Amino acid sequence: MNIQEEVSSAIQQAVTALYQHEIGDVVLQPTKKEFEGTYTFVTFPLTKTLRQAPAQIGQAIGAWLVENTDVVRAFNVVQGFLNISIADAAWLKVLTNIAAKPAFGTFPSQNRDGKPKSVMVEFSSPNTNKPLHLGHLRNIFLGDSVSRILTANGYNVAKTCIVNDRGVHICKSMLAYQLFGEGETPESSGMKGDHLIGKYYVLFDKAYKAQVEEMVAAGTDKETAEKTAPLMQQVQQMLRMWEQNDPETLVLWNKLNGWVYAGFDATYRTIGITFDKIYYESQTYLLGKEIIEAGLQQGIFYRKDDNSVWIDLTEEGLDQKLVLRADGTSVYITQDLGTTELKYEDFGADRQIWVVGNEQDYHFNVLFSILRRLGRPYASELFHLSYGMVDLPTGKMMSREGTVVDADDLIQETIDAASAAADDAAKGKLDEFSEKEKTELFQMLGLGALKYYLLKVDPQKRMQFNPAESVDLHGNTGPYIK
RNA sequence: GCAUUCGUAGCUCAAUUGGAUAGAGCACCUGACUACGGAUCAGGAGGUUUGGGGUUCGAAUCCCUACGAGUGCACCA
Repeated sequence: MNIQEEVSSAIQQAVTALYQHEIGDVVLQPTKKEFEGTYTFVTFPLTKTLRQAPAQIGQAIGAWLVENTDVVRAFNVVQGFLNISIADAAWLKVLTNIAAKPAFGTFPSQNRDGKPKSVMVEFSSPNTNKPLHLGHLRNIFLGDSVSRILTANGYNVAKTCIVNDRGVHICKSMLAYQLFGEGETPESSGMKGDHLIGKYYVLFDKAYKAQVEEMVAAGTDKETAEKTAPLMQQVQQMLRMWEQNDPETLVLWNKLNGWVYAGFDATYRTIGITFDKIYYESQTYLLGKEIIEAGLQQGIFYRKDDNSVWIDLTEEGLDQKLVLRADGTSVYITQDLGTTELKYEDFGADRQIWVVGNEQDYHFNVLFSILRRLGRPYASELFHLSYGMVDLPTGKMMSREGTVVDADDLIQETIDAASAAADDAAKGKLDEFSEKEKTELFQMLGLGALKYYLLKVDPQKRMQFNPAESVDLHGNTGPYIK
């Protein structure tokens, strides 16, 4: 029993002894620093049942505690707050206990059948058509942090990442590379693979917009122009080829994605992030259909006349939701149902956490509701760690307007700023360090600053990113606190 | 329109989840140091917690309402 529990039960005994009254659980809170004491017991709630003024109750209980226990040394009462000071002997006991436990601060693996509880945390989840940006960094640091916290709390944590490596957006980069690439490679261009592909994604968008504008100028209305522009048709064609496993398309797809992965890996390495398992959507996007079939049999889903399959979630305050198209193909939610099941099977994960932006709040509500309806054993242990977008002082980040803050650039800038500031502050004291040691030091300082800056705001809220402040070494920043 | 998240000092954020006098940093003001309109140190000012109602011993926190901002409401992912 720890001190807090001892005091709590002592208070219960005190109330019984003094007032012949049984009270429920006693909640203690740490005493505010401007008052004497360690723990505080609030007596206001007792005034009704005990029919006495709050301060009086405090006095009575406090006196009883000093008299009858050896944990409590002294007390004082301010209105309805009973501040309790703990005896030195009791602290001594706590300290010796801590000293005897080498793993103090971490909790032992806990669980029902002796095995540690396992939890899966999914984060980062990038697309393979452009490099990581500031938003990803908030996501990644959040995911990494909860993983560490859970590990310290005795969970067996599996960090996963699901890569969105297929679809129209990927085909856009692929097509642009095919048309304008002229065999350029990361080596020949000296660019990181993910940045190189990002360049072609932007190039596609430019060429496509120009084409649409041209058509509009020639008299086509905007909507049809967007749909029928030759470049868009070529992209659709490429997607069909990919789905039919066309060898040539797959070779290109593999080559470009490979460059992007190499780029991502470099970034992850710099910031010290690793994953236990990476899922690829190209391998999971067909999952989930069996679950729908099974659910149909149980009457959880229903089929409309046009053969599409739906679920009615109006009881949960949500809408009717399509889970299978009329042609039998799956949608986003179908795929997520399948992937969740797959992750459960792969890791036996009792719990799953998704670190995903708050624009997907509704999607996860629906996903969890469906899994509950299906009676999946893990359905009550799913959590969407939702976080707000990151704004710049100039406004929102927009990839179209080119106002995104690139992750690699940002990391480099932060490290540079750290090195400049550290050099300045140390005034030559760093000379005794080797170049390698210095680089490591600056990297540590810079990344620490960046992490702290992105994590100090409540995840739920939108936050504003101020480049100058993020690399500042004073004030409420990582380096200063260190 | 419906759903959902949010609104705290001039700015960016806290507040141990319903507790005591709502706290930090930046910016600002005063003083010290001084070859500086810089750096550092000491101090100060700054608030009807968006407005209004309610719940209770007690509300920034819970409920209702108005206003303001973000996001979502695809047979895209």
